[in-house]
Amino acid sequence: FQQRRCSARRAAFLVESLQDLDRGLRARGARLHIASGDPAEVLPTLWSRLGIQYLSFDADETGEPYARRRDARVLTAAREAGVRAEPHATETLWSLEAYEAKCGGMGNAPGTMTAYQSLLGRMGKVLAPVDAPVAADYPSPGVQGELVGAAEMLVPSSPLALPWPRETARAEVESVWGPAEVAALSSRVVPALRGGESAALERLEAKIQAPGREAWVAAYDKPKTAPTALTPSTTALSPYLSLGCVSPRDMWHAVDAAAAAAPKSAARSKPPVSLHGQLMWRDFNNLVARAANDSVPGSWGQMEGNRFCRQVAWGEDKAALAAWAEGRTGYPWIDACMTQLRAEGWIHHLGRHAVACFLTRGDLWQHWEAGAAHFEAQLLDADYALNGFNWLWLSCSGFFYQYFRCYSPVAFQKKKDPSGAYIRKYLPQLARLPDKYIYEPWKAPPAVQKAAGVIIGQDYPEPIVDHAVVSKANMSKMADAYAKHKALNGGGSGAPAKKKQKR
DNA sequence: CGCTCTGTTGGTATG
DNA sequence: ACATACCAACAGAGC
Repeated sequence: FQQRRCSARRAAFLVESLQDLDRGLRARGARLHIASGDPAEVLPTLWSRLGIQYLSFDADETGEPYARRRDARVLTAAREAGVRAEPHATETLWSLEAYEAKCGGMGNAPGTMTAYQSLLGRMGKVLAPVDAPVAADYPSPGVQGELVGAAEMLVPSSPLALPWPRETARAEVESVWGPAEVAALSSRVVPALRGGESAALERLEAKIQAPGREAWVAAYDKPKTAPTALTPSTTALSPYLSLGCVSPRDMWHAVDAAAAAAPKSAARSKPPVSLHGQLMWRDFNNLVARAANDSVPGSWGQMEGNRFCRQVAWGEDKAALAAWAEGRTGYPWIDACMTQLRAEGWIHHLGRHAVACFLTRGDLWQHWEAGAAHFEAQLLDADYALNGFNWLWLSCSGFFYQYFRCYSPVAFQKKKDPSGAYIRKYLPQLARLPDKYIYEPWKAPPAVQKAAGVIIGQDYPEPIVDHAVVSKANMSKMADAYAKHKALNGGGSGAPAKKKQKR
């Protein structure tokens, strides 16, 4: 969690999660203490001060560069201090190490979802999570007693109270989270998602476990869920999974139980579109992130050196990138999605597809890394492995290659939500336009614009590009990039592959 | 090597 | 509302 790459909204979700964790610990006679600073310096100080001999920590198995370096330094310090240190894998259904052992090294790791599914099939039954600790599991008072009252170790009350990295200048911090951005947290559009385990378990109950949900769970078909719904049409459990507020194993077994209890007549979906499938995507994505970093350290999340990523000569247009990020493209569906992202930190999966395609191969031809950085900062469910994977997919840089299948910034959602209720909610300046023009306001005659109180080019932008024109042009750029890739990688012995000439 | 099949989620025109 | 053909034609797995 690095503040310079994290919106105030997302940080607020973290703070809520920490506060809830503290409440949960207090209910068991313990409490949460937060130490700030460089872990490799702060932890040894605490170990010697408090006589600590055991360190248990959450394993980062993807090889994300910051986490890898941090863990290596902390483990060295622990060895030197005689502290027994134990990492525990908790983010995935199975530890990535266990997958690696099963497939005989990361070189054999699955590169497709189908191959991953067969690997999972060989892993056995997904384990249940261990029980939550009870009061008796915590040391009493001793260690805790000495820390209680240390003001600098209290749980922060707001994003601005989070401890900053020491080298970060105050001016830099404020440019990311000025008082305005923090104040905006209580703005008109409020996310439905509150941080913390309590909220996670309530949501798990409401979406999966509650009586009456069985048939919905059994029939869940991700691509058919509505991207234009005014409240999430999916479970929206991803922010909780990404922060560890709920275990994927918990969700797995909740889905199992609900589907088993569904009536015989209920429709049954299967992976990868089912709810189990959604959890499987997470593990698959984590596995390929580890595989990329195993080949070239630090290559996941970027184009260079990434063995899963096509090299594409993306453009660099700061103005186009800013228009996209700030919801000023002139395409209401895109701008509404980007507005929801900034306001709530969440958008539907298919909305993410639409805006990611628009930024990269579809329309603006901007680098997917720039889009990924914006998503990482804004999304409550931002996740290193999943974010990287999905940007590769949507930009046709990896895992998905049918670049001639391009999302229209108008058509699909118009079919789903012909009156544009979703757009009217997030772009109130367009709210009085007739249905006919809500997805394409530039087509509205001047009199209609005037009557609706919105002049295109003045109150709302003209389209930043002509989708019909640029999407065609971009497809041929993708064809070029693919041809280059083939020439570089096609020959088994390093020789360029013969190009197939048609016509 | 060549072939077929599959791949979570396209758009447009036509019936 | 739904089904189908067509667009121009991807990669990866498996035989």
